[in-house]
Amino acid sequence: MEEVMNFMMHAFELAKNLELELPNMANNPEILFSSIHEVEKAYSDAKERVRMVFSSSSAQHETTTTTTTKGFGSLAQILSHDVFMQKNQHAPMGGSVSSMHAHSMDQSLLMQHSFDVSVFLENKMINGSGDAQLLRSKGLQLGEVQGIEAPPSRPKKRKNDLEKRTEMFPAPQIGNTEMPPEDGFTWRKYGQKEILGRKYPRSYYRCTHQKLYHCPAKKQVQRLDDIPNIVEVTYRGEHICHKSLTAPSSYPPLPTLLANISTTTQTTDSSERWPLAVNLDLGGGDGSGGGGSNSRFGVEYAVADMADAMFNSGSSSGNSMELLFQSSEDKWEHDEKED
DNA sequence: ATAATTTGACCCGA
DNA sequence: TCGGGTCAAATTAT
Repeated sequence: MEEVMNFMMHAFELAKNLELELPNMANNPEILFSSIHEVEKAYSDAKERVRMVFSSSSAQHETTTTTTTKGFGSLAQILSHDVFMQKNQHAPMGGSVSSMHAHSMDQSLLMQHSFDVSVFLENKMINGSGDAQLLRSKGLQLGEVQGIEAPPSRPKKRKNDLEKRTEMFPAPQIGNTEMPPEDGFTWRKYGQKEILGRKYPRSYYRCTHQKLYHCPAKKQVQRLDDIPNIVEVTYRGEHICHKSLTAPSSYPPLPTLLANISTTTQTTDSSERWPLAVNLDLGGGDGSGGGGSNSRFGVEYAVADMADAMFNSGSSSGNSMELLFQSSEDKWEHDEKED
């Protein structure tokens, strides 16, 4: 339970930071978005932790997640609302975001809208009675969402018995390929398909560690027809593996990021570091240029990592998450060798 | 050599 | 039967 608290503290910190830095980032929707996303993920992680604790202590009904998520959802809603209200009060985003020039207004509106929508994690709404309808409209059945159980007869192939939620992300434009937005996990593409009535193909990803840890997490990435700069990411299943065994952690907390962005401090020790680079050229150029393919919102992950490290080290919470993760990571690495 | 991606085929639910 | 989701062999990248 202690680690849950750490996760919660982290989330609170992020939310607090976001609030504090709101005026500074009001004219930078991308970083703003990133920051909100960070908060969102922090709460999501905390939720996941709670669930793990809960499920390990007693195999009871999973409806607890509903409560947790509702709290998270409303917070995110509030955040997104406030944040975008704030944004609208300020001058529209700087002119450096060339990829958004034509639709800048539409997009920001859409981002606002989508973010609000995204907090309605579909699977969390099955509590009420009217939710079945919603689920059905989403192509899910109640039974499917309740839990993940092995199909009695056919162990093979799909069966969307996984939770499903959709989020919108600004799509980094690398040529005309869609770069799935980074979310701190590593994904492996296993399919792509043309979808009827959709202009762009849908890509299917699953957790890289699916095989090793039987991580059920999957996601679909679908570029929107009318606004290709936005991708709709549908997540299914929750990660049971540790975040980023090989990938960078989630977005840097913005204040930390801003604080560090000017200082090219080298990161502390780590077995895995990304090239230290800061790229503040937000979508500048015509996209396809030679950009860091992994950069998002104009900030390379090195910064994310750096910020992460700073955050952890600076955090007042006694045993940092690094400690928490250390052991499990080692364990996993160990397992990996055994496999 | 190993890992990731691509892509046509296959499976399953509606 | 059709469309979406997944598999898996071939291909490409690291």
